Amino acid sequence: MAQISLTFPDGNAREFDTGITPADVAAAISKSLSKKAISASVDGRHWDLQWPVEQDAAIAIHTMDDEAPALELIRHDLAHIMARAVQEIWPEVKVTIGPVIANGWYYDFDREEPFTPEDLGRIEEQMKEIIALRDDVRTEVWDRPRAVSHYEALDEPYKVELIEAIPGDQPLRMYWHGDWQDLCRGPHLQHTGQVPANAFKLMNVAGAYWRGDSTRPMLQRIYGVGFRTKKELDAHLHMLEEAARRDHRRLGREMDLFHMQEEAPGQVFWHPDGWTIYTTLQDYMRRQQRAHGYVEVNTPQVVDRKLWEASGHWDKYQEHMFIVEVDEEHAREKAVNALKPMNCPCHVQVYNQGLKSYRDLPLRMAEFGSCNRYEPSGALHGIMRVRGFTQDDAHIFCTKDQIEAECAGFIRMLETVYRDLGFEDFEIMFATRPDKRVGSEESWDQVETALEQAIRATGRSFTLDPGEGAFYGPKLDFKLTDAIGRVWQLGTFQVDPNLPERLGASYVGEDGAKHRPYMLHRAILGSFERFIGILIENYTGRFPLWLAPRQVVVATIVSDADDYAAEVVSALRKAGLRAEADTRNEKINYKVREHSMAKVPAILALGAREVEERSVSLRRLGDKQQTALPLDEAVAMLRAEALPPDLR
RNA sequence: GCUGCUGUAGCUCAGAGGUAGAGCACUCCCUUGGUAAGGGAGAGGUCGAGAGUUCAAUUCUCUCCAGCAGCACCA
Repeated sequence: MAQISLTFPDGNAREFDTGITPADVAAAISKSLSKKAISASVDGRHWDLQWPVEQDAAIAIHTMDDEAPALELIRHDLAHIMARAVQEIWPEVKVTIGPVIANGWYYDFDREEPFTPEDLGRIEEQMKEIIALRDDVRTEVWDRPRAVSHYEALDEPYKVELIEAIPGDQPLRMYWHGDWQDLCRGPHLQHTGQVPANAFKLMNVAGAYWRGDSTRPMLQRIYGVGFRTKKELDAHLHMLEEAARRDHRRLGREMDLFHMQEEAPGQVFWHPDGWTIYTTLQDYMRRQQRAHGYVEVNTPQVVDRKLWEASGHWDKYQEHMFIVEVDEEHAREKAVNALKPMNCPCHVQVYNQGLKSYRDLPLRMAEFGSCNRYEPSGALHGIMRVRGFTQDDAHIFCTKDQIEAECAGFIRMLETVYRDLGFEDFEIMFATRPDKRVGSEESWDQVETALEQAIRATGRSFTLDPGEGAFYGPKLDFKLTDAIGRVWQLGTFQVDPNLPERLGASYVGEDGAKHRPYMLHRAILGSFERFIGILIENYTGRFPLWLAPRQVVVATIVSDADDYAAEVVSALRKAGLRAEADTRNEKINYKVREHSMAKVPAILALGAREVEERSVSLRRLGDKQQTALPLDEAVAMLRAEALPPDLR
C-alpha cells in the first residue's frame, strides 16, 4: 500500500498507509492520546477523526484542551443532538440547517405549532438522554442521487433543496448520531457521550426566514449556548446578566435620562439629565470640528420632493422617508415634501450657492443634522435604532487629489474622539468596489489606492470587505469594541463622485474650467442617539465626571448645615460644575445610597464639623471611604477633573 | 415588515368572568441622624385602544397600537 508522510506540530514526520484516519494516527502515537482525541487539523483544516487522509500533510490531533476545535465540535454535535431530540418528540417536524455561531448554535425547524418556553425544557431533557446513550457518531459519503431520493422518501424538502444548492457533483457527507441522520459537512465528535451534558442551555425561540430570504417561509429557530464545562457556561450566563444590567433602556429610565412613548415610536424624549449628556457631547464635537477645519451649517428638515428626485433618494430610498403632503386649498398643485433622511443633498445646496474655486477646496461642511427615517418597526431598539436622530454629519468637498489627505486627517480626528470618549479599540473595514457599479476602473483604482494609502499613513491596519462598497465609491466603516466586548459600527467615510454630479456641484479649477468636486460623506459618532446609548452601556451609567449629568451632590447631615450647603453649591456652580444640594430631612446613609444608585460621581457630605472648618467630606462613586478637605481645594480639584479631555 | 411573546399604580411585578393587590418610589407627620434603606400615616389605576360574546369583560374572541427576542432591513 502506498505511504504518505504526516508531519506533527513538533516538526517530526512519520509514514503511514494512505487513507489512514486521524483516529488511527492517534492510536499509533499513544493509548492515552487515542482516548482523548476529539478531532484533528490536517493542513489547517478541521478534520474528523474518521476521515481518511490521502496525501502528505501537516497534522495535529486535538483534545478537549484545545478550546477552539473543542467548542466547535461540542456546539456542532449539540445542534445535531437538539434536532434529533426535536424529531424524537415531534416526528412531523422538518429539519433544515443548524450551524455553530458565537457561544453556541441554532437550528431552524419547520413546524406548524410554535415552540413554547416549556418545550425548550422538554427538548433539553431529551438531549440529556441522548447524550447519556453515548451513541456512536458515524459518517459516510453519499452520491447526490442517493441523498436526494433518501430525503424525498423522508419528506424532508428543505434538505433536498439544500442538496440541490450545493454546487457541482461534489459528494455529500452524511452523519449519524445513533439512528438519527443528517446531511452535514462535519467534523463531529465520536459519540454523543463526549458532549458535556451540564454545559449547555437552550436560550430562546425566534422566527427566521428560510435561507435568510424575507420572501421565503418563516421557520422556527431555537438558539442554544454550549461550552466544555458548567463553569464556562455559568460564566457566559453571568456575562449576559451583566449586559442586561447595562442595558441603556433600563439605565435611561433609572437615571431619568430619556423616555419614549407610543405616540412617537422610535423618537426620543430627552429629560434634563439626558439632554445634559447630549449637549456636553455636542459641545465637545463642535470644538473638535472647529479644531479640524470644519465649518458648521444648518439645513431644512422639510424639503420638496423635487430635490429628493434630483438626488436619487426618491427612487432608491422612498420607503424609508416620511412623506409630508401639504394639501393647501389655494395651492396650484399639491406640495409633496419629505423629512430629510440624510443631510447630503442639502449640503450640496449650500455648496452650490456662489461660484466655488479650487482655492475653496477642501471645504469641510459639518452639520448636527436632524434626520428622520421610517425604519421598519422590527428594527427599532431603544435609542440605538430610532426614526428621528441627529448625525454628527459632514461632507468634505474636494478634488480627487485631496482624498487621501482628507481621509488620513479624518482617521486621526476619529482616533482622538474615540479615545477621549473611552474607546481605545477600533477596527477599520475597507469596503471596495461592488459588482454593480458606475465609474471607470481607473477611477476606482485611484480612489481605492488613496484610501489605502491614507490608512497606512496613520499606521493602522484594516480588514478588507471586498465588493461591499457603494455603487459609486468605496467606503471605510469604523467598528469599535465596548467594555464588554461588543462591536459597534459607528464611524464611516465614503467617497462619492455621484451626488455632486446629480446635483450639479462644481468648482473653477486652476485651468479656469469647471470641474466636479468629490464629496466625502463622513461621521464619527454616527448619531448622538445611538452613541449615547453605547456610552451608557459602556460606562454602565457611571460616566466620567465631564460627561456626568449630575456631577456633584452636596448632602447635608444636619439641617444646621443647610446655609453652608447653599454656599458650597454656589461655589461649585461658579466653577462651572453641575452641582445641587440635598437638604432633605433624611439620614446621610439614605442620601449616600440614593445618589450612589443614581451614579452621581461625587457626593460632598456636610455636617457640623464641615460648617465649622469650612471643609467638605468627599465621597466618590464606588469608593467605600471619604476624604475630608478644605472647600477651596475640593472645588479646584473637581473643576480640573471636570474639564473635557480636549480642554485639559 | 415577518414569526413568537408581552402590555395591570411612576418602577418591578402578582391576580381573577362579578369593575383590583404587593414592594419600592411619591406626599404628610415624627425623627437632626456622620457615609448604601430610621419610624408612622396617606394618596395613587378607564387594567394599551377599539369592537364582539355575555346578565356582567380588565379577564374570553377579533382588529389595531406599542414594546421585547430573533429574522429581514440598516446610504
